[in-house]
Amino acid sequence: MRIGELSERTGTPRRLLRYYEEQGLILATRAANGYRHYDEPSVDRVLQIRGLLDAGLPTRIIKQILPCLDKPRIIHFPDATPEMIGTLERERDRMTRRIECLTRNRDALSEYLDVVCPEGGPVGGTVSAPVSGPVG
Amino acid sequence: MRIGELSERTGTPRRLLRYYEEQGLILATRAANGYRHYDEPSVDRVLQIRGLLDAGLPTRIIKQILPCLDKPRIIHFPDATPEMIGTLERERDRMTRRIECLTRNRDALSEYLDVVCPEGGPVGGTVSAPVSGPVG
DNA sequence: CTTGACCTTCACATCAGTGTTAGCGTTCGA
DNA sequence: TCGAACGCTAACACTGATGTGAAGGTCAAG
Repeated sequence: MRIGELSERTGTPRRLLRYYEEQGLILATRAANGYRHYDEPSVDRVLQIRGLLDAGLPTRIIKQILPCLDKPRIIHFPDATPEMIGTLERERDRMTRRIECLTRNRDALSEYLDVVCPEGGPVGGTVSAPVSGPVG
Repeated sequence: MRIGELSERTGTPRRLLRYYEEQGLILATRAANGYRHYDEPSVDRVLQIRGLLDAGLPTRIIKQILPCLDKPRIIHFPDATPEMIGTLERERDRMTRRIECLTRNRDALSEYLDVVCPEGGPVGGTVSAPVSGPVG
């Protein structure tokens, strides 16, 4: 597919897709006319990149770990230097810490919401006055 | 404690602690001479902030959710407007998505590392040559 | 008085992302 | 065939956010 379709299917501005390519996050083959062509997995790949960026990973790291994440376990280790492995392990551990931190705080937030707004958010409904006084 | 001690105990540059205060993430009482004074929980609070920032949450959101995360379930809902609740719910869901994304990719990365480097990372040890040829 | 910790403020670095401009080629439908 | 929509490159600038550096001054203790 061309850039326009990828843009629509991923909800990502064309501009940004070119930017990701510039950053080495995605690849595109080129047609004779110079147009970028993307294969089907590119859709997931872009979404994956967006997710990781949103989770705080810098492009530099994403670029490094992306090749290790392909579904078919294609052998990537020929070019895996010890330093590279070390980097990946550190990033894996950092991701784990992130997950723990997020989970902890998400659960706390969730618990809070359960208290202030038990079951089925009435938020967005017709609320004329804040429940600030003594209720009931 | 003063800023220097908090800095040491959290591994956070003084400059950054002042920045967090400027952004409304932490509070400090002031001594007569203008020095900032922090209480004991500030240590955890700073670490929590660092963790959330690292996980991709912007300061603006952290500032909003932090008060809901205090261990003693102090009643915060007097000032909880419906919009605020909505924001918190959206952020909770976003955190969940982040967790899922991170977990998925962390597991894939982990699996990859298990393949290229099964059990007990020898990385960092004395590795004279990369294991690029057929092993065993 | 010197040293070190603290204060404020301005400026800067980095990074992701965006808008815009200018110039040009391609695709596709009316 | 014409024009709109789409694509390309390259560049420039700029936002918004996190994070730093350094200047210049204050405070407290040896």
